Amino acid sequence: MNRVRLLIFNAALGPLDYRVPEGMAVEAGSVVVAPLGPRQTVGVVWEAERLPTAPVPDAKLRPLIAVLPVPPIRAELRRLLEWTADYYCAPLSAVARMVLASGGALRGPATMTEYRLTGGAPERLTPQRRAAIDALEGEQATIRELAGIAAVSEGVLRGLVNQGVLEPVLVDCDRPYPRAAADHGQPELAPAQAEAAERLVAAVRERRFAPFLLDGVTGSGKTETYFEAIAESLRCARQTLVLLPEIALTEAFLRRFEERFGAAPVVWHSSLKSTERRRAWRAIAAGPENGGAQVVVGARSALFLPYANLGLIVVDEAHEVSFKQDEGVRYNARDVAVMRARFERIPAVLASATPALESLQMAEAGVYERLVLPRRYGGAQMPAITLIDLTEHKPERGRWLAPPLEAALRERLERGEQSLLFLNRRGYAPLTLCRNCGFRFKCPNCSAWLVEHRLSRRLACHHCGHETQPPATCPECGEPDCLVACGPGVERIADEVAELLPGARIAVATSDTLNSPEKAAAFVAEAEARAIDVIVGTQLVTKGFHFPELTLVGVVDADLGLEGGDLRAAERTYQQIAQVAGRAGRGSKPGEVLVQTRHPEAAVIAALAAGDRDAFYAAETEARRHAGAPPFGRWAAIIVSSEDEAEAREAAKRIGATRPHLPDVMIVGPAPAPLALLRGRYRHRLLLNARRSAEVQQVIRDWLGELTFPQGVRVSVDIDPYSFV
DNA sequence: ATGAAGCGAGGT
DNA sequence: CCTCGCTTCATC
Repeated sequence: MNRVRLLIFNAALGPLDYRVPEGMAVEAGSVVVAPLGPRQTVGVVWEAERLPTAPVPDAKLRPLIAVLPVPPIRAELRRLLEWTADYYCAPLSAVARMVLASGGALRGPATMTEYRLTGGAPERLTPQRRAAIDALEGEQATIRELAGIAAVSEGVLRGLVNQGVLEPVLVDCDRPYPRAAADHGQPELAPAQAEAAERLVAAVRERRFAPFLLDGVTGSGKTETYFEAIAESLRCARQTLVLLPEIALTEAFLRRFEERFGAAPVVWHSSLKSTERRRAWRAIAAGPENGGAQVVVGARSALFLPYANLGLIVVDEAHEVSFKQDEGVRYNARDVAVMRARFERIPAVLASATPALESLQMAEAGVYERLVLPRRYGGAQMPAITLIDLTEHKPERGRWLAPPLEAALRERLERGEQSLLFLNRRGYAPLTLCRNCGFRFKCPNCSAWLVEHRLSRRLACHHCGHETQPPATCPECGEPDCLVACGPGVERIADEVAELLPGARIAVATSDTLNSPEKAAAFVAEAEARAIDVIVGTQLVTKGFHFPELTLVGVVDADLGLEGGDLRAAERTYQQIAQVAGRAGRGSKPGEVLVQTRHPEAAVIAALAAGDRDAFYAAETEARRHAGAPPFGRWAAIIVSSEDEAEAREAAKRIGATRPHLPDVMIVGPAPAPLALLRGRYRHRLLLNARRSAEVQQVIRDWLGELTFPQGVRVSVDIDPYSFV
């Protein structure tokens, strides 16, 4: 009897055995359809000895229905999935689901029907039709996706199809991508770049596991350096994966890529339309030949795609916290990237100007090879950083820019140079309260204030997406004209600049204003054409952008990130400010950075001002060693949540009551999580701090494996947590 | 997860 | 005696 074990894409279900019918060819990794009770399910054939389960007699086995027409998941990827599930205490099925993230790619026709506007008008123009036609200008997608974009029902769009306002377009999902050429553009590399590139190229050519830390100051040309490794991977007819932290960044990156290689790479991120997703998935699985994917540029989820022949992984801005996924499978793409490289036996390049302490430590231990680019490209100088002590230079009441920063902005405007103000707070004001009764606007689903967004006239929760219109009167006491905005957001800073510098052209750059690739590209084009004088932005503008005319960077509040007691607060503050400072003076003119702070004596701030990276890392290393924090010890969090407050508290208490008592693991809690209510779920948390010798994952599995919880309770484990929220 | 089966409460 | 809503159970 031909029996196989399947991994089913359902966390609640263990592995199940099936019979392979006569004449069906399956192997480990095959993606198959199997009967499951009265339904059907997709599963992956797995090595039975690697997925233990209670034995089931032959007589109970049902036959597989079909093998799907996609290449089998390769053993290297299967091992990575197992490692990820193990390390992050996540169900293997949940990890494996990320591989098949494009359901449509698995079967069905190779063509799909999309729709676009014809330019015609409907017979009757209802408000919803009007809204749809306005929203869908230039869009082409399936009816379902268009309905999402236009925020109307699919029925409205079907009506427009019947009226000939929308026309069907048949799209071939498997049409080939344009070819990238290794030697399309000739790079000019500085000696340090050439030297580093040579090391990378050799590792690609030899096809061996080799983790690199490409450590270069901002503007030193890290991208051009690893482009040489990509060129070598192309020459070897292998695929390359480049992980980027933000979609907003890709636009600038894609342009540089195209200049160097003559064709755009395949992009992968969560907001791809289903046809694009399907096309990319199939091209990645098909391999680099015959119009398949050669280079994939993607967000962290691109890490688990079924590359046919991967030859190189690059993680750009590798220190970025957004590589840490904080929902579902809580993995760190930077670390999993290195593991994938290990299983595939290929090089991995972590590129950063401000590496994570963990990465530096790995380099010091000799595990990663460190390649240093100490100087800016083309002779540009690193900007000078000056602190503005806000206790000494007080801004006026209701203002946030101190006189020295104001003077510097004015000076740049007069000289026709650009300035950038950095404040990591979206919207106009983080808190709105009633002057009369003290009422504060709170999110109904989260323990968080509602943030006023004046540009879009709404109060919004940044955690769950809840939005309301700001009312004219206080909802508590009914008093009119009594609502006051407290504290600054980027929109408010932009208003302040507009008042200080009438006539200055100001752009607000946040995920609200640059929420599509088109808008991001338009912003970059405007900034480069010097049509903007002052950019006010959140962390979105701290990285990747290269504006030669930008000579002043102002950090509005350097202390903001240090509040909240997060374990990585100091490191993140250092990285953010060093990165945003790196936007200044990248062209021929020198840059200046002014940092507003109330704590000029704090170690992070002092190290920034002195431009002394080593001093910061040395101090941070000591602090981490003292606290038993990574990389010297390990942290893990257990988060218990439920829509019912008492249920969540009870479950957390029960976990706490059954805690193991081990010499090398300290367990604190349970306690309400910092965001005790998030998206309508009450959350309690336990924290584990372990010595490096401890088998944290095994401890947690043994501990939680014994317990069962009511229906509505979710228990999730976060290994190496970043967000302590 | 998710459909099927089992079961008590309430209606006809 | 039937239907509705809810819990429990099994899925190879």
